[in-house]
Parts: sequence; structure tokens; C-alpha cells
Amino acid sequence: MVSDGHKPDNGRSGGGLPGNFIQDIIDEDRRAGRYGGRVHTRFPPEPNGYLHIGHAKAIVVDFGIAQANGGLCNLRFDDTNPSKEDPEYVEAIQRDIRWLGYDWGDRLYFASDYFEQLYQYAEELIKRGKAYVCDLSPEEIREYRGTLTEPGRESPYRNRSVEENLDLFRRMRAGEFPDGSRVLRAKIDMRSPNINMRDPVLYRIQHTAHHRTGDTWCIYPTYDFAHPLSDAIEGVTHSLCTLEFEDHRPLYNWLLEALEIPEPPKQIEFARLNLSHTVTSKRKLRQLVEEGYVRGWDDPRLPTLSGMRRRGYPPEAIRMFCEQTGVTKTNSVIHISQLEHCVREVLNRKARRVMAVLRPLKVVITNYPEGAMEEFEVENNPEDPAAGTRRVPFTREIYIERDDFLEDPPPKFFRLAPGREVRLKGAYYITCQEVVKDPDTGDVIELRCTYDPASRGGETPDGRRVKATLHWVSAAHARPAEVRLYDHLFLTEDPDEGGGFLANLNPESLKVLTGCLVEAGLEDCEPGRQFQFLRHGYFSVDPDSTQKRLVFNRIVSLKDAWAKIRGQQVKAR
RNA sequence: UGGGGCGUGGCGUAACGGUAGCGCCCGGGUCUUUGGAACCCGUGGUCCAGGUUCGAAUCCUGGCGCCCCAGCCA
Repeated sequence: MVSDGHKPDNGRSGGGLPGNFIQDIIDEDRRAGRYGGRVHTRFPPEPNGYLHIGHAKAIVVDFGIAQANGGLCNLRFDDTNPSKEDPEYVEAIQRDIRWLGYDWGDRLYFASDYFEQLYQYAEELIKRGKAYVCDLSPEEIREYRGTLTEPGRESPYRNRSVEENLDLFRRMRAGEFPDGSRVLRAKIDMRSPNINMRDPVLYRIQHTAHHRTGDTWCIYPTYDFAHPLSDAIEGVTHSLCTLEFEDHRPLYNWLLEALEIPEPPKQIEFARLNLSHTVTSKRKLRQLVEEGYVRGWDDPRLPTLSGMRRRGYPPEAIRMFCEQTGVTKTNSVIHISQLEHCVREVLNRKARRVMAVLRPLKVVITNYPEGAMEEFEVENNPEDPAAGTRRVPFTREIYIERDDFLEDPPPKFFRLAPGREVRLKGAYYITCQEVVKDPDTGDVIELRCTYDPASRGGETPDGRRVKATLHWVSAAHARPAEVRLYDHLFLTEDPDEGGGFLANLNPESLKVLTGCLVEAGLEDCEPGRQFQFLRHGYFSVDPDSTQKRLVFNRIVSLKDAWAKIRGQQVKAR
């Protein structure tokens, strides 16, 4: 039975991650007394691009597992390929991880900090007869490697003496040879069914300045060589990575064994996170940005952390999402609605409610005194009484949402219609008496309504009920604003289905609404601040926003029961 | 056709030989000064075939399906 502390509900505390197979391995390691009971992980991004939701998952797992076990997680930039990396990303990546809510203390490391130690390890490998300098060209190495079904052939340089290998390797370092002319290879097994074990390249010559080490080096270690040894140098115990590195684990272990590293770190692979309706491949993201399909790396439609930050996603929501989708080895695609649910859950508790009319329709309250003004006390967040109340001005001329009025309402449409009475949130009951239309177009341009003074505050002494409560703004007080409505970037769950991802772009992923009217006071809010626009959804102040020109991003809509009913009605026809 | 992984409701994820549970989505309802939130109810699942066992999602065998690997990328 359950004797080892497994809880039936699997509710382990700590990193917020539910129980998972990695935690099981750690539990077993601790039970066996391995690593002195330590748990030490690392997040190893290559500084060659922006972090996205997939990285967020890795961050949550790497830092979360450490946290859950009272351990530490290092931030290590895996900067072993100077031709692809840029210091610009080093800053951006740190900012994104901090924003997500994780802290690496003073453990900011770079694989490039270890270049000298790594080089010494390489010489040691040569001295042990486990590595050799190979003069084959890149094309020849490929030919000699064999294929998935045929074994490879041994390089003619495979059996050079230790002395010759050492001499050649030192001269590689000294810069005596041109790029691509020679490499250092592990001497393993050219017939291995695992292609990674067919004498993999450990060092290549690249006369390229490195963003941190400058021109100190003209040979650079490969990922396969640098990674296990960097882990070992840092005292990492559990090196968590994604499934595609599973085939590299034998090589990871081979290097650690060949160099007789005591208490070698353990590589454990888990499935990367895939999200529906979006792309996370570096190539595709870059194409979207560079070819102008979106407005930049921080476009709120992108799944980059900078994009989600600009959109207004709370970092807690992203963490919650990564935690609740679990840690497994199963390839899966998570529906974006699950992410959106997390965003709503966090914002419902946190976001102040305000009224904003996105598509204004003027309403004149004919029996309300001209020039009069009164203020109503409205709660800032019914989920959180501590959020307090605010005073909202009411006057004779107000604006309501165009969608909240229908001249000829279908069944189950509860909002305003000719002769119908509704409540204005926090204010009065009004009844629509007259519809004013543009004589040329026939468009409704104004409603003339009467109010019931007895309904002050939103209730009447006779207790009669209305079926709808509408949000509104006072014409004299409201502030104009631009509102950017975002929708899924792709129409299909899988952007790659059919004619390729560009063909599936959602042409309506961004709708810019101008002439919106929001409650006064919002002009004083700093970018990033989140609100619930009553009955619409959650919105944040965009960095483009100024006191004079307010700009809001829709983070996510509220669930819309009427939209659902309307959809069913349309479908039934 | 070599090797490495993975198959549980529509989508995720639990179960550690003993009642297939949870979240999302979906459907219905209660409540509501947000058609929000909350709450209640519901539909629906162990890839297939054998085997072991009192008992199998779980162990074994064999299929089938999907993913990854032939960079001097990570």
C-alpha cells in the first residue's frame, strides 16, 4: 500500500506542481541518500531569441521542482555558439524570468565562463584515449556517420596517438587552422544504433568573436560536450530537459563517466508544452515579426513572454497554467482555453471593475433635469470588498453599448428595446421611449428614455425586477479611448494544418476600436495596469497609452452567455 | 526498414495490482445590481489482441498508431 508518503490526491506542496514522475525520481534519490539529499536544477536558455510560453513551462518546472524540494535552480546561459547569440537576449531573458516570478539569487552563470575548464576536460579526454582530432570535412563526417538503418564507418583519423591529438587540439586552440578544417570528436562507437554515439563532435573551430569572451577562443564546445560538464561544474543534481534530448542521454552519461565525475548529475526529460492556436517555433515567430504579420516581438497576440506581458496577462496566471497542465512524457497540445481560464481566474480576484463603452450609443434621459449631476457609489470588485468603492457621475446624457439595444429583440434578448425597462449599473432604471434614426441611413443614433427616480441606486421600493443591467458612462465625464481587441492569432487549433501556418492566420486577430468611452480616472493609470471592463472582459493599459490618448488591450473576454445563445439561435436557423 | 519515447473522456492530467478521480471545454439548472463570478447537476474514457492474477489502466507477450534522432544548432 502507500507507505512511502504518496498522497492519494497527489497534492504535493512547494513549487505548485502536482505530483509527477520527476518528483518520484527525486523522492527515490533522496530515499537512497543520493546527492546528500540535495536537489539542484538549472534553466539553460541559449541567448538567441525571446522566451515564450514553452520556455515558461520549462522555467516553472526547473524552478518549481527545486523550490518544492528546498533546492536551488541556477540560471545558466548556454552560450556555446557565438554566431547565433546576442547579448541583447541575455537582458531580455532575465527580465522575462523575473517577471514570471522566479529568482536565481547570485547564481547567474554562463557556459562561456567554463570555457577554460571545459577545454581542460577535453584534453583529459584525449589523454584518456577517449577523444581525437578528426580532419574529415563536414560533408565527409556526414557520409561516415551512416544512416538511421546503416552503421557508420570509422574516421581514418580515429587512431591518432594521444600526443598527436594533444598537439593538434592545442594548435586548434592556438588558431592555426581555418574554420571547419578539424574537430575534436569523442571516440565511442561508429556502429551504435544511436547516432549520437557515433563519435560525436565535441569542439569545432570557429573564428568568431564571442559576446562575452571576445576573441579569446576560436574553438567552441558543442552543446553535447558543454552541457553535462557545465551541470557537473555547478553541482546540478537533476538536469531537466525536453524529450528530444532523450537520445542524447547516453552521451551525457558517457562523458560524465569517461571523466569520472563523482556523483554525476542525472538528465531527466519531459514533454515540452504545446499550445493550440499559436506557434512557438523560433523560425515561425521570427517570420511573423519580420514580415510584419504582427507588430514586434512584444505584440500582444504572440505567445512570447514579452507579448503576454504587454497584453496584460498576470504572471501568476501563466504559472498556474504551467503547473496545472502537469509534467509528463506524453506529447500533447493544450487548448488555449485552459490558459484563458487561468487568466480569468486570477484577474477575477484582482482586477478593479470599471465601466467602458466600446461602441457608444447616445441615450438622453428626457425626464432628468438638464445640467444636473449626481454621483453613485459603485463597488470596485464584488469579489473583493477590500477593493472598496468609487463614485461614478451620472447626468442627463449618457452612452450605452450599441449591442445593448435592439429595436426588434429576438427571444432571450434581455437588454434594452423599445418600451422595455432595464437597470443602469449602480444608477437608475430607465425605459426606452423613442428611437432616433439617421434619416439617410436609417441607423439608430440616439435613444430617448425616461428614468424612474424611485429606482435610485438600482432598486425600486415596489421590488419589481428588470432582466438586464447595463453599463454606461456619463457623456460629460467619459474619456475617449482606443481599445485593441485581440483574438487568437490562428484560426485553426493547429496552425500548420492545411496550407501552412501563414494561410491559417486569423485576419481578425486584432480589431482596433476608436471612439470608445471609458470612466474618468483611467487616464492616470500606468501601463500594464489591469481592469475588468464590466460585461466585456479584462483589459490592460498599453504602453502606447498617454494621458491624452488612452489605449487599452483586451487581455481576455468575459464568458458571454448571450453570445452563446445568439450562436445557437443562428445555428438553429 | 536502426534506435529512443509515448498511447486514459473532445483537450490536459491522476491512479504505483483493488470503486477509473480532477481541471478545461461542452450541455442543463440555481443565484445574481456584470447574461461575469460562484454553486449544483449531467454527457463522455483506459489503442487492439492474447496472457498472468481472485482481481489489470497498471505486470507479461504480440500487434497498431503517433512523436523524436542522420548540424561542426541547442
